Amino acid sequence: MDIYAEMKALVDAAIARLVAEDALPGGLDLGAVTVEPPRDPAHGDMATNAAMVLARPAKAAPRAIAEALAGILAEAPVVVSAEVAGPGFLNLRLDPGRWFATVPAILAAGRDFGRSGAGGGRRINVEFVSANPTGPMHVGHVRHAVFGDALASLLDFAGFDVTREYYINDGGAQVDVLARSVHLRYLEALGRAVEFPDGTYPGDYLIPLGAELAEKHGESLVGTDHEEWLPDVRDFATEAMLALIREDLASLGVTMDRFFSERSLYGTGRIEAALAALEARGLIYEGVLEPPKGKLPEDWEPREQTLFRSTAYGDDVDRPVKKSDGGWTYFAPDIAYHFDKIERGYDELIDVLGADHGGYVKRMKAAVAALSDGKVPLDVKLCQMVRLFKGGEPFKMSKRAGNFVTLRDVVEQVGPDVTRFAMLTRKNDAPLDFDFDKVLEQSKDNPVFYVQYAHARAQSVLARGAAAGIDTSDAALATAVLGGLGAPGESRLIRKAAEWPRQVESAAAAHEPHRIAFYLFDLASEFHSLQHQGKLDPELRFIREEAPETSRARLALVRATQVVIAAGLGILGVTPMEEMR
RNA sequence: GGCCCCGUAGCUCAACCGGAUAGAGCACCUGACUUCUAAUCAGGAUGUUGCAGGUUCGAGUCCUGCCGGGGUCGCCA
Repeated sequence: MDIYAEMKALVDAAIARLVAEDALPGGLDLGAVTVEPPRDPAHGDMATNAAMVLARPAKAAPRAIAEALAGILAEAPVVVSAEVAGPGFLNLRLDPGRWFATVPAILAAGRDFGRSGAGGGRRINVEFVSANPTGPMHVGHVRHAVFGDALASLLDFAGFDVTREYYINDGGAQVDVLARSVHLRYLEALGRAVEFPDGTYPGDYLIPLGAELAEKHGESLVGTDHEEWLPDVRDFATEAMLALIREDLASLGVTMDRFFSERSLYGTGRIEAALAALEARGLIYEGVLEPPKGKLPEDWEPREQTLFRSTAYGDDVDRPVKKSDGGWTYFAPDIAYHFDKIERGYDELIDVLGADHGGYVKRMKAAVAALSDGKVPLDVKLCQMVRLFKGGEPFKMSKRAGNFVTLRDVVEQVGPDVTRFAMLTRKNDAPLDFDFDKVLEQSKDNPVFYVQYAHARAQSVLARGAAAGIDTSDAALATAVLGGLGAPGESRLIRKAAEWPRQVESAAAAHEPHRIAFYLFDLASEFHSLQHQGKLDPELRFIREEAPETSRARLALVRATQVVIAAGLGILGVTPMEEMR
């Protein structure tokens, strides 16, 4: 029921007819043909660039093609006029009734309006957060969590079969450090005097773990060689940290479908299998890397290593998979992990990483391209820093975790809904300023509030309608006669709401959930504007007791707007508010 | 030095696989509340899209080079 998709189909059909009539050559690529709302509404309801895109391959003048298309499209019942403009744009005006039809369509579909089959049920894996299991999540992870979760929801809404996945970095030295840190807390719980050397985790959150160990094991872990207690303490601590992380995620409303342990790749032959798959393609060799250009690290010396020929897939240099001591680099298990995802049958992969991982992107894409023979695209979304402010001043907080602001600090102060929306008001690759005061401000300066207010205001209007004796159920409103909705503000609002399906598709295609937030702001703006026109001109009030049918039509539009806002907020993981007091 | 990201109005940012006269909010000025919540709305002013080339019917968007900011660069994860 996407009006834009419908018109695109009409345009495609018109082109096909011209081809059948030999007015255009066959085999044209229609991929670049778009139907979109013109920037200037005076140009009409919709514009297509078809004639300009096809002019070159068809070896014909764009305006001539446009005229031919206009002739065909004008025959369609929904098209009121088709005019050629500028270099070959084709501007279409539609029967207002077609626009009105959007309203009952929204009411019938509810929050599923705009749900799309664009994904075709393709399986897509979104890996995000993947924080080291060494402590509570901090504010940087919040953005990753919200972004990844909203992207996953967006893709689900756009028809993909989505898996949310968390890669547990439990294979490296940092979980050993965690174990040592917990052991120190354990000694402390037994009354020993302890110091936390540099590199250990001094956060308070490990104190209960130490106490728990003391309770369970008494003195038995004291003084023994660390090799004896370390594996057990490490597993115990890692599991506890994961529980903490799950709670943190849950407080933001994020639930992972799967947690994947890096450790599970070691000693099981899986890393070896992944590298064997690369080797079978001739992409693994022993060699010596060139020293980095420019400033040379002081201790640099040439060394033979096991290398992955990532340059065969667009990387700048080949990448080591083994360290000089023979152990795996971080890259090796990550190759195996992505190999596992490919073997699980995903059609597409997405990794959400911090911007500091920018140098890692090419090699990972190379590995995935090699292991899937180019069949599984990997998109890496890099999230930039979150800068915290309070009242306009840079903000630092030292609380339960040592020296960083935790996810809980944020969520407890401003709530999950505000946190989520605010984190999505910027595209992922731009830094984001998060001000504890501004996100709670109740003004149009704050998009979080502005959109919520529109939803609540719609609720209030509907309640007043019901009080005036109008049946405001969706089923009842869907029967409203909409022909009277001709006011400019009403037309704009209907058109904006009708854009929802294509906004979903384009945001999903670009993997950019922030577009949903911006769209909702625009939609809310049209709604607030229309609402206010009723104050200036009583004829335009949503509810006019002397004109019940007009009131019904307007309430149908109000409800449709509210439904779209709720659907959009749903994708962002934000609960719509029904009142703001 | 190599690579990646960013550079758009005074400020914070949009701009839908390249589309018509580059849009919002803030700030500034003017106006609208016995309210369907003025927590809002209407109007005004604001640009060499960092610079220089190139491709194209058309470039903020793509390509090349430069400038500025950030990130990253074997034996961290």
